[in-house]
Amino acid sequence: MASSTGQRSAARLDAAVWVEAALAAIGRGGIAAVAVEPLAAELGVTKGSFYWHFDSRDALLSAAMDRWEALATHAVIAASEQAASPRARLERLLSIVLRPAPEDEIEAAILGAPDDPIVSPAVRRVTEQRLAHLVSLFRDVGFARPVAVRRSHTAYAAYIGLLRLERQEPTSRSIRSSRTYMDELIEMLCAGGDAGR
Amino acid sequence: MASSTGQRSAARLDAAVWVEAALAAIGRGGIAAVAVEPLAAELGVTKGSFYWHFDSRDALLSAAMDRWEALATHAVIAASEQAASPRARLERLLSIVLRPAPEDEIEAAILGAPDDPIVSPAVRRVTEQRLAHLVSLFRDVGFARPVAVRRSHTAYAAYIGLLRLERQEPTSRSIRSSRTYMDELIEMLCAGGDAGR
DNA sequence: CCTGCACCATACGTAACCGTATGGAGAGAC
DNA sequence: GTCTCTCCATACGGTTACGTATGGTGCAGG
Repeated sequence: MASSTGQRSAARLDAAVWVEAALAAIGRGGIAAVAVEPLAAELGVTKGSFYWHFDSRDALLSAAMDRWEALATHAVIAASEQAASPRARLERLLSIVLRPAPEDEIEAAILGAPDDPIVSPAVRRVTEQRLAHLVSLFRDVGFARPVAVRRSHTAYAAYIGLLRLERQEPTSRSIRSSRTYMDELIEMLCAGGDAGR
Repeated sequence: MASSTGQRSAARLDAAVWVEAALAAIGRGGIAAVAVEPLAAELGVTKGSFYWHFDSRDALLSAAMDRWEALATHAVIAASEQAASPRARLERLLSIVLRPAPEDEIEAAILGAPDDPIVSPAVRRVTEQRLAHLVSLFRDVGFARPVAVRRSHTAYAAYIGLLRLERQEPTSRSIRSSRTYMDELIEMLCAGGDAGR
């Protein structure tokens, strides 16, 4: 009757559990959902637990952003290192990243709140890393640096925009899942590159 | 000494003043900044004034979204009705809308919070109107409907993404102001259209 | 002049959340 | 078995915001 207090594990927690819960909460309700007392209730503990592992709510949010930053950059880099030609690597990266994924909810929530003083620096760093990586891929395909920079911005802007579109318009969801659309978009972004194909 | 109570006009207000203040607050601090007591302090009045004009905070937010919806759709439609050829209309719309504007702060904040139950329907309606308008323009240029739909989604996604990018990366700001970039982007989106040019 | 209404101030009660202080409860060292 | 250290519960005070109740002020109309 009084076995498990909460609805999850009644075992002891560590900081990583709180960070994971924070990221999940971000995916559901945005940055504002990173609140100590609701998260504690969800984990079946009280604030007493939280304030042993963290100094403040901001410390948790900060840790969650560090975790997201690590995941977000690793995934991108790893995805492109498994293709032969430069053009193939670029196309592979775009197709993987532009396709819907489960982490998109968290991604969208974080990218949608760049005004937050804690979220902002992490978003900035991730953006710069991703853009730099994109630029180097476009350069490898054969574009001059200024062109590569512009293509990268367009590609990343399209990614952000699609992330947002598919979360409000039902038709956008099917469009982004369509192979025709993705091929056309990738072709559009890579057009003019000499090598490959 | 006790002439003007607050820091703005000490005159009497009406609902429209509150709506404008709400939109301005959204531009500065996002949807969460639409809070009665801070807004009242900013306008130099107290909550007593607010709750005479509105039933609740949500009513104000709802009114602000209605106002934004009207502005957002009118501006887009008006911008494209002043060019001769279909292609020129499309290029004109894209160049106007993709270029930085003062209302971008509000736009970005609203588009960045599509999870809010009050914001969501307005964003959805605006998105659908804009996409429908884009599709008709792309069709006039000569694209078949499926192609026009895909181009429209890409164009609007790029708009949303650039709106977000320029607000975290300093270099993106200059890029979006660059004529070279805008021309390249518009050319990319219109490529393959037969008429015009 | 005074009456009524539009508009606003004041004061109160409530809720959600932050952060702190302090007292257990349980597992391993010995 | 007791001691200690880790982890957590309980209880409290503070802040910010929502919403309500009620009284006050100035201006228009009569």
